[in-house]
Amino acid sequence: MSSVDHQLLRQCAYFAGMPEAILQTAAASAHSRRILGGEFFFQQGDHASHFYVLIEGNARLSQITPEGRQIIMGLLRPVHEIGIIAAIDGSRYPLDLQATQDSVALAWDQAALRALLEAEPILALRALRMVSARFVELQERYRELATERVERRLARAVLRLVAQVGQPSSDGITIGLPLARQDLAELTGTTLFTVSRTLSAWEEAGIIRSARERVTLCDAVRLQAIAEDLP
Amino acid sequence: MSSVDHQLLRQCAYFAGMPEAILQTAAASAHSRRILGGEFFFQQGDHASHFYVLIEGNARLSQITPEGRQIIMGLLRPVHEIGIIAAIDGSRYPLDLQATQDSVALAWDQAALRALLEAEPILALRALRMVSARFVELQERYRELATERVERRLARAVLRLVAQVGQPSSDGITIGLPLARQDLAELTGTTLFTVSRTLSAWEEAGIIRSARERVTLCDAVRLQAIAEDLP
DNA sequence: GAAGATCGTTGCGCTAGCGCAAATGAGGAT
DNA sequence: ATCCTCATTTGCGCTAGCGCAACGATCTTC
Repeated sequence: MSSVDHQLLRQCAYFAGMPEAILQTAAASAHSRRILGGEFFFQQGDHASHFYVLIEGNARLSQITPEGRQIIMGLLRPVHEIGIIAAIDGSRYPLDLQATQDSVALAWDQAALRALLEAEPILALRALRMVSARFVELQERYRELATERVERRLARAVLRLVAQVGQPSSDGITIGLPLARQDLAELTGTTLFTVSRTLSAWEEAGIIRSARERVTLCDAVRLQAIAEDLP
Repeated sequence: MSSVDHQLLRQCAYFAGMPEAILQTAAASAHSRRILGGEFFFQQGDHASHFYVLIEGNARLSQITPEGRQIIMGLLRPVHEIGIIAAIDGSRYPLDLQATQDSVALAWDQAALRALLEAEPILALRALRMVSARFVELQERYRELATERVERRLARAVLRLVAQVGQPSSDGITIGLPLARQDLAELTGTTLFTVSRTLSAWEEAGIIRSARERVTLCDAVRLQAIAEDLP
């Protein structure tokens, strides 16, 4: 149990706006955990032991099918909460959380989490809101996957990433995350080949610029047009 | 506010095993709402007003895309809770709930729900567990949609329906729900043509029998083999 | 029981996207 | 610099599944 800067907690939706006292209590029962790039915070099937808040680095939330095909459920950057669903009832993690760079997270073990939720019922309600919000987002993505073509799904994924982790650069906004074609494929439910072809076409058309593990959005308006139904 | 048989509540996961007193409190603040087949409990975008527990009839939970294509997120039979996600923070319903037969549901308005959750913190925790469980299920379906072929998804959908609402019949287990090809298509993210062809093939092979809006599973083992990766 | 409305089937052509293979390019390490 | 590794690109062939259209079956209504 190291001491933890509880101001950090304010930066995640879960703790944002909570009274100082609660933040201190929460921070006091957390410890921090450092994970090297490539290592796992947890893996699918592990006994759910902790609720995490990622405060440094970044991580990939993914699922792997019995046949070995992987899909990415999310790419996380600080400050982000993760694992509450599994930690809340001590089941097993339904997916992997892998650090894609050296990362640090605050961690609450089950007992600490339970104590926290019981001491501060408002935190349980917040958790419910948070999980609900994610549920609705996932439902959205599900619908997208069921009804939209690859190009549109890809366009949306890029726009989402730009919005989340975009960094202004010379002639556009660059996704501030090493992002291989394979990653985009696993994020949108397609193959790396199709992603490569689509990005090439977009680059040809001047909508993006791309390099190894890097994508820069140049013409947001046109990409938006692809993402929606605009002609 | 009509009086409501609170024993009914025991039959849904959300209230199962709760002390008598809580059930009575809960039932006291509910009223019942009757909806004719084809009508809507609520529609996508409606201001979220109520948390429901379906106690009679059945209903379809669906989403409709801007282009007018529909997808089914779930088929509900009594006793089932629905709408807690939207009702909890008074946003808008993210999907439609349509009665597919004349149906009755208990309903709690937002104030009643909030009062209930505050009076009985355990109910908030339960809600969190319930939403979490649904989240994990949805994640599963998402992965399926992203990685599996139509035939396998369809096999899983049929197996799930048989497990949920199967009724033993002369030579197999019949899905106890009027279920058009179109419904199965919207449930698995494909088209009614592909569903029809696939079911025909299965019928040919003696795995199922099908009729208008009705499917009977005859050979569960073989369908299971299709649903998994067994040769 | 005849007409009309729904729902289901099936043939046919088509295309989006898959998957392989081979070539190219870009970094990193020694 | 040079080698090695790994991401990416692109041509090519292929197929799962889509979507239309025409037809057939079944239920409903008057």
